[in-house]
Amino acid sequence: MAETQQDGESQLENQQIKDAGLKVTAPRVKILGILESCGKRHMSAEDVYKELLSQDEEIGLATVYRVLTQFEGAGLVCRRHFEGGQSVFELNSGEHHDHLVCLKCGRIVEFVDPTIEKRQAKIAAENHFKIEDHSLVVYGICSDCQAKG
Amino acid sequence: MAETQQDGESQLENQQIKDAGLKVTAPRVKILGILESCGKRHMSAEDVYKELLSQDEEIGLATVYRVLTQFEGAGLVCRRHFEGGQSVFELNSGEHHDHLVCLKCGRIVEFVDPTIEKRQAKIAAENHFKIEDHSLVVYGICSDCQAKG
DNA sequence: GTAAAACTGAAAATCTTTCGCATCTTGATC
DNA sequence: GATCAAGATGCGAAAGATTTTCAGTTTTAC
Repeated sequence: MAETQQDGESQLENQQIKDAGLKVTAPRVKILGILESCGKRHMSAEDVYKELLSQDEEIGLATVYRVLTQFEGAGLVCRRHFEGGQSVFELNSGEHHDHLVCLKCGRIVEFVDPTIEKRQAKIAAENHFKIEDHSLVVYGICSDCQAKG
Repeated sequence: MAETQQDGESQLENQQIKDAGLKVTAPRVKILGILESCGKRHMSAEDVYKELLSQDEEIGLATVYRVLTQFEGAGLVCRRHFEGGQSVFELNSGEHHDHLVCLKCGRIVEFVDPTIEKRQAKIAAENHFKIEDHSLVVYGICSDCQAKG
């Protein structure tokens, strides 16, 4: 029973979850839906959990972590460890990108820079490393926060 | 009493600690000594604590964290958050550098790349961010681990 | 429909790091 | 040297983030 509302959007999510090799369950559909429609591109597990609560969903925080971790393993989302305790998750847009993070307001700007990518590849090669991944985060103060003093 | 052995090296450490504006205490001298002579450039608080234990020093883990945090504040060491739970600390060599980390054996190679630094500055400027700091970590498999399969 | 495999919620457990507090040291001063 | 206030330390407890355990539930393939 409890047939989760099967509107158009959910259908898409269902497919993404299936393609990831996971069973289609209410928590997964709901969490993926939140990541896709919530506006914030970077959410902590706690953020997702709170959003679920505000939608009166009875999904535990442990499940949120489990689902996000599975999504990560399936390549649906990326986990980032910025400064400050918790990790944040973002939908995997397919192409890798780096981040500019405001230390005051937490604002996050994404960017891609081919020159940097190339240099990284070069450096890895020089050291005989096979690159698997990389993380570049530039911390600073955004214009708004600079203005506010 | 308990005059900590005042050999040549300790004298240097004492001065560094004094210069940092901290009182010269046994735990601080000992911890700084370990960081300087331990061979590993990147140590977690736990690593330092274990090394202390193996030297029969009665220094608590809380103190290790406190001292490392103070050293960080004083600019003597840098704290890094790589993948995997704990932070690692390294002596501040003065010039900023980035890291290449082997996902299998944990080996760490440091590097500096002016081109990347410049691009970062440019990107920050384009987005009207005032850079405070940055963290670039390239994860991969080192040659040894590639060889081992 | 049925059953096996996978999933879930809630609580408990882990892990890393910090805090509270009573006690002890350091460093400046007599 | 002896004295003393400020600052440190050790220990256990606490905190915060994330994971595991476990018993009950749901999904999916047949």
